[in-house]
Amino acid sequence: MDYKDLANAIFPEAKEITYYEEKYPERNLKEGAIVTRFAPSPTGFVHIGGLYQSLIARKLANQTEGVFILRIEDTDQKREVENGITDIVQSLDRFGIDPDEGMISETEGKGNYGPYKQSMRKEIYQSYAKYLIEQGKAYPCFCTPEELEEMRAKQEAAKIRPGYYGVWAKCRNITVEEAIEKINNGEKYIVRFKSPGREDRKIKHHDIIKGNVDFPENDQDIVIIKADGLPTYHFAHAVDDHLMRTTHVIRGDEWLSSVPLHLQLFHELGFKAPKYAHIAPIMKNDNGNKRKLSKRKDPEAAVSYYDEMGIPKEAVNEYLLNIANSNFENWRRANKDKSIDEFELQLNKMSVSGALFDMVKLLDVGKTVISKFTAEEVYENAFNWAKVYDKELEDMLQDKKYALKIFGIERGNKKPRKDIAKWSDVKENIEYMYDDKFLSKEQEYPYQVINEKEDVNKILDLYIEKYYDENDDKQQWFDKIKELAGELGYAKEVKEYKANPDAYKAHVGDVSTVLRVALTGRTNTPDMYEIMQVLGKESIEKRFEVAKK
RNA sequence: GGCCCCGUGGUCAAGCGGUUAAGACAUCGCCCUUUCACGGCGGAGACAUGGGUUCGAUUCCCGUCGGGGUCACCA
Repeated sequence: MDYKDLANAIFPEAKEITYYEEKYPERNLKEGAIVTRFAPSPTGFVHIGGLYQSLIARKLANQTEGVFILRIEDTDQKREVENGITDIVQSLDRFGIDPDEGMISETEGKGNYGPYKQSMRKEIYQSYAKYLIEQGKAYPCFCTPEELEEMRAKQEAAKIRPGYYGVWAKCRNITVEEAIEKINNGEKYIVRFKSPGREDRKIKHHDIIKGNVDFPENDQDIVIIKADGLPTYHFAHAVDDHLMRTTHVIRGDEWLSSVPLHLQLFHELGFKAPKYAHIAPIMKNDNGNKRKLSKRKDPEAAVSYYDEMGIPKEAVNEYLLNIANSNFENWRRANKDKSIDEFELQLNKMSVSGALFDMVKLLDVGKTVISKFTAEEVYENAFNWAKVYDKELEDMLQDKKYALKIFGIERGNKKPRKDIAKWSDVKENIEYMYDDKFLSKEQEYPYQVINEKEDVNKILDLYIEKYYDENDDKQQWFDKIKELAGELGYAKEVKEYKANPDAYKAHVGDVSTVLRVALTGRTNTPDMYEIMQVLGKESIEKRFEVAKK
């Protein structure tokens, strides 16, 4: 009896690997094309780090006319979550990331290198596991979890390196006969890789991001097929990325230390290894310590958070690109109106260590992004956001014509306003422009300098009676406020007032503050001329009447 | 603890043997003929630390300290 018999005893049905090698041939792509993938587990919400990785992978594939695959790694059924795949697909879509191949729903995929869900590839893994067993490069292991735990305890007590390797790899030397007998007796087993490595030897690895890294060789006989017949991550990674003809593995740097194992697996399987790029995670400052953005503790770890806050996807993408390649900022300044698709991302320029997530900067990017939107775009985005997250704002925006006027204030010129960073800012920003909201609320009227009721009312009355004309252009409007100030004994110019403060009660700026506050209830607003244009005469008069009481 | 990676202003970061050590966000001041925002100009603010190597180290080497990752029938 030999390894072949053993292999047949374990996987009697498995196909020859040549079947799969032929079914998934080398891809016919242009020189330098990058085939890469995002390979999440459907264990709940999509992490911002996952979006970051996909964004990078998607761009790289685009730039090289390659392929971007969405592969679902669902080999741990315990951790699976309902609608996990749908959530991933939709999250990526919401940020404009569209895979060329991969899963498109819980059960369906697109592309010729599928299935793209690991639980659907069970027999493929088994074929390759069988292939390894036939060659004596893998073997069944009958150790129980309890035995393994016991072994680990011994190793720890003796302060030696834990794991299943060398003399500790008990099942490694079981004879074929014995193994087959145990199998026939119904003993439970899993399949382990027989590592040819030695811990005292080093391997050299060049990572596209991390650079040259030396590791001890792997000598652990890791599990490749679990008790449920599904592969472990490591084995699935080797088989899938070989069969999907992945050229570049872009993944989180928590995988860096597995590289020796993975390289060994590729080698023993007879596969050409892909290039690796290990991305540093996005971190958060937690009491002076850096730590990865955590699903449990940090709401901003979930991509859904950005939807809820109404941070535009363009802002999130730009911010992420900014972390990925710091020269993005310079490029953006030089190419203000170009799409981020035109920016050429370079993997080898990515930072080796993790960046702290900076919400303030993200919001700044958001302001800039939104400032470039047209009033129509602002309206559509805000309205769509409101439909899901803010009923009151949704109602306000029903009158599209009026909303468009508001969003048009100081927009579309060379120096557009930057006061909206996210859609959830909108309500607070425009609320006072609605008579029903503004007039139904008790206002504070912080008039600043000119505070006497009598003075205030005099300004408001005189302005309406004598000066206000809704057909005035901005210059006329401006001049009239000066006239108003002059007539009531205020300085017509601020400089004049500053030069001779005792001659006047206050200056034109203070007068216009009175108008502004009476009109809006606040001291800080966008351009008052435009506000008055939008409000219209009727509303202005109503507001003044209320303010005078 | 073993192994691996990293350490430039508050944050993201250029620079990689000789620089007045870029830039962005944040912060402060001034200007933008009346607010605020935008914009412009300017200010403050950094090479973790100790040893080497060198004519010269932020850049190279070693140690220390600090941070991160990883050591599962999880990915």
